Amino acid sequence: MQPRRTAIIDAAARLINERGFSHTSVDELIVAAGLSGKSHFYHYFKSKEELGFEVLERQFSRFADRGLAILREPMIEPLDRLSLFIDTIVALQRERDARNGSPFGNLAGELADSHEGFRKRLDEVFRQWAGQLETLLKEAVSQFREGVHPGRLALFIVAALEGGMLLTRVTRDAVVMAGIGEDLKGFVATHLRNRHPERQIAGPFETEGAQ
Amino acid sequence: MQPRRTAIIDAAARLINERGFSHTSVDELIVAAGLSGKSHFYHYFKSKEELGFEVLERQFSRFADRGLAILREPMIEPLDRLSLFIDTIVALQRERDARNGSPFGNLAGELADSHEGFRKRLDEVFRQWAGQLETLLKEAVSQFREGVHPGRLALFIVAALEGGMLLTRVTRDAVVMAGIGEDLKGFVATHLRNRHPERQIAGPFETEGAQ
DNA sequence: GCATAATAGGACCGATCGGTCCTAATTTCA
DNA sequence: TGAAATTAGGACCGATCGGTCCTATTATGC
Repeated sequence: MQPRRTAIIDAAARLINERGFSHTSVDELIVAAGLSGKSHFYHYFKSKEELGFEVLERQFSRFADRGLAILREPMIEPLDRLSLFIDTIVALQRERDARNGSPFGNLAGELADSHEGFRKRLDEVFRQWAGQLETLLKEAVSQFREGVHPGRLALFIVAALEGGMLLTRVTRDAVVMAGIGEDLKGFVATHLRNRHPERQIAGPFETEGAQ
Repeated sequence: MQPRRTAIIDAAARLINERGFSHTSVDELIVAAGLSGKSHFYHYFKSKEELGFEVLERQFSRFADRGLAILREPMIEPLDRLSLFIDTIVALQRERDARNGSPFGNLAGELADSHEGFRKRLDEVFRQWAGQLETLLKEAVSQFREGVHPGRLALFIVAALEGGMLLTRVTRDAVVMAGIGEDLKGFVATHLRNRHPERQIAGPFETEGAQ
């Protein structure tokens, strides 16, 4: 992959994340990426749509390398990793001052019904995300009580996080995401064996009862 | 309110819900609403943007009258109402064959960062929604254990539902929403007093542990 | 040293868009 | 019965858009 092309995709990712794919013109992408003009842009990309797909790939690749990497940390207990992962997402929303939501959620919200190609790729992205969460939850299955389905729990976690980022973006209030992060940890904690809500047990998933 | 204007807004709501506000042209809105042409459209609305706001108001008004009305049913126990409310959302996703997501989530995802007017109104909409959930949860507070914050729990429920509708829309799988609905009920059930996950207790919030 | 790639900086195209303005017919209302 | 509202059915406008095509210079690689 040419480093210049990657730099262009990164610059485009930032702008598209901020304004949405349709509300970002090729001219604006050219300026953001420091290209000289249309020829330059179309030298690297067949079309705006192709860039859109590359942006999605790039964002997921970074998310997998950075965000989801926490889930694969062998030196940390599985549920501690999940807690850290949630903390990372909460911290990111705070860093961004509650703006821009989730790159995947944004694209999904904008294009899922009007662009089948994007919808399918986003479907895969979310399934891969949920799949990695499921893998982690399976590692912790001995800590779970009877009847916990890692796959279902994983989907719920993705939904809650995406919904949290959407609400945070609309309300412009990072505290919203912080609260949802805490509650989500509390939710996961309710799946543990021998858990008594009235007893305070130290650990990231033993919060003060979805407070 | 003129009945014809209302009918136009309803037709527009369906199309905008399906394609998104920006991907729906005034010409398409004219056809969908059975208007004769641009003059006709601009007779009723100052601009496309004005129609957009009316659509949002209309959708929230209907949601309040139908969806959220369940939460205010005096003859049903508070938590039973919540369960019914969740069931309604799950059923609606199934009815729509997992398409179109949430009208508010869709608009939020598309316009929250690019149209401050819509973002503000959507912020109010979500706060009103969460506020009504909070009111209901306060009615059930005697059933909750120590340390449950209705406001926070309400926000979490909204986030999980919105996230669930987004995921359902992207995956085109209504089972996704059904699972999230069940898990959400299970989660609310964990806030109850004297609840033992290993004991099966009849009731909408005593599911087989987030199965 | 030369061919190729990258960069430069657009003009221009057809298409689409929101909105204005037009003539005209029909319906409604007082 | 006549004025006003609604309906009819656009043409047209300026703006924006994605993309093609153009001349030209500079940088790179062999």
